Amino acid sequence: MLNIKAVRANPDFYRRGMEKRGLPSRVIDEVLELDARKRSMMKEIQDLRHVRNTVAEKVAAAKKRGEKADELLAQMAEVNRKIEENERKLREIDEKLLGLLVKLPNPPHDSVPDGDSEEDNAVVREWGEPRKEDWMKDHVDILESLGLADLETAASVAGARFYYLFEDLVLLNWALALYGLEFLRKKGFKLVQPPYMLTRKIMEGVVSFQDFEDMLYKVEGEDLYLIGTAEHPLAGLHAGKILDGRILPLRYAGVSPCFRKEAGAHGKDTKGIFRVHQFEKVEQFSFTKPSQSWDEHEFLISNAEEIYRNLGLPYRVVNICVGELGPVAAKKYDLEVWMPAQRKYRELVSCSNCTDYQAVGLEIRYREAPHVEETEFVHTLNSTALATERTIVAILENYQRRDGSVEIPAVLQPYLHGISVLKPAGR
RNA sequence: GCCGGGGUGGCGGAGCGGACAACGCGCAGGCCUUGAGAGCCUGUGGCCCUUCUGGGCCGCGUGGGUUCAAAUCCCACCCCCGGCGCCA
Repeated sequence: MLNIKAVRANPDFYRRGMEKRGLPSRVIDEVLELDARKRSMMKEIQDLRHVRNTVAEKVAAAKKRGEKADELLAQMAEVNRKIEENERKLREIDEKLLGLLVKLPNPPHDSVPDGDSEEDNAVVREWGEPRKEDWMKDHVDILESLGLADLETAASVAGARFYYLFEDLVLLNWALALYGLEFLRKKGFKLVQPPYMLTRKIMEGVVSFQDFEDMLYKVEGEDLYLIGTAEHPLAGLHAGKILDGRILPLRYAGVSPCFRKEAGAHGKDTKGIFRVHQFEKVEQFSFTKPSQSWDEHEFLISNAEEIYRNLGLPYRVVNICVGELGPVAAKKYDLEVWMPAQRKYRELVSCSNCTDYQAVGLEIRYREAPHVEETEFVHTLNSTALATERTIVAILENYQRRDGSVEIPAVLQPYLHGISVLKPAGR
């Protein structure tokens, strides 16, 4: 959610941000007005509580002397009534204010392109030679001829967008995860196996309101949601803590299954394993000082690029336009890999700087050094390192040969115990 | 899931209806020292108001309740430890 102190300190920055998002800048003035009312009400309540405390002390003193304190008690009743009334008013104001702060989006970075569709995304970099031979098949056909997956049975036991993988594809999937973890470990990231379910309180700090409906699975009868990505539990790792600024940036590499409803994606990528309800992913997550986060954003996307170069998959990096940018991120790069059969670049990596938006909701702060008085919210960033099932799709399509076999990228072979080629069933 | 014990600052640990949440460790600053250490002094949860100096409120797992007054009493929930049960 929005950082109220920052809004107060720099309202024009937030007015501009809302306008870039297509919202009227007056929403910020509503926020400021509610904030002012809230604080003056708090002051009033605090003053009344001060009266209560001093009168209570007098009552104690009187009782100790064995005197009656009827007048004091009557005064106390009146003060308490007034406090209760004001507390009710404060709750009302606070709910309105919080409702706005949670609903309003993170102001986008100046470099975020305007526009509201995919065509408005700005291509930042391209790498590799896209293959465009006419004979190339899509991953669904390749999976079928390899005989290493069963999508039909998965649909009958679990529904659409599920899959069974078999044999070499199982190994390939874990090889990708292991390769991603090893890559990040060498870069100094701390490896994390996180919880796969989180409470509502944590989820509220991490995702937008809309995600609860469109993305997250709720566990029936429990205050728990299945994670949509390791980003969610990693963000919660330091919830409620004040970090020592000297240890920032803090970098984590999480690996986990990811569960997504994909509501609102009807008709898109209905076949195959590109868009599914459940997949594995290695995720980068950083906690930084505000002054570090834009460099960190470039660092995270550069790691993802290095991974896809090492895998030999042609890609481009795009700067996502404001209309496609979720409310939580201030800027987002996607890394899109070339898919020969579709003749399109498709998203495999998403790399976001959420600035202080998640940190405010989760109350993750830092101070420059121990015993420095001021605290400030950290910035959080997340980026895919390697989404394994989507990467399998990319490998199948880009590494396919005329005879129907599929070569395995060299960097994965140390994890595959001698498997270097996938061959069509019965050959 | 059941029975018992417990959740207090970064950590250990007192207070168990009314006076500053004692004391210790750790950490930071200062004095001392050629330097380090020891020793001594000071500080070390959050928020609000006002300013640069103070004042106030909140805070003892979370949320309610009782009371003039709750860390302290009552209720519900969460978590931790031990035992029993179940279990990959």
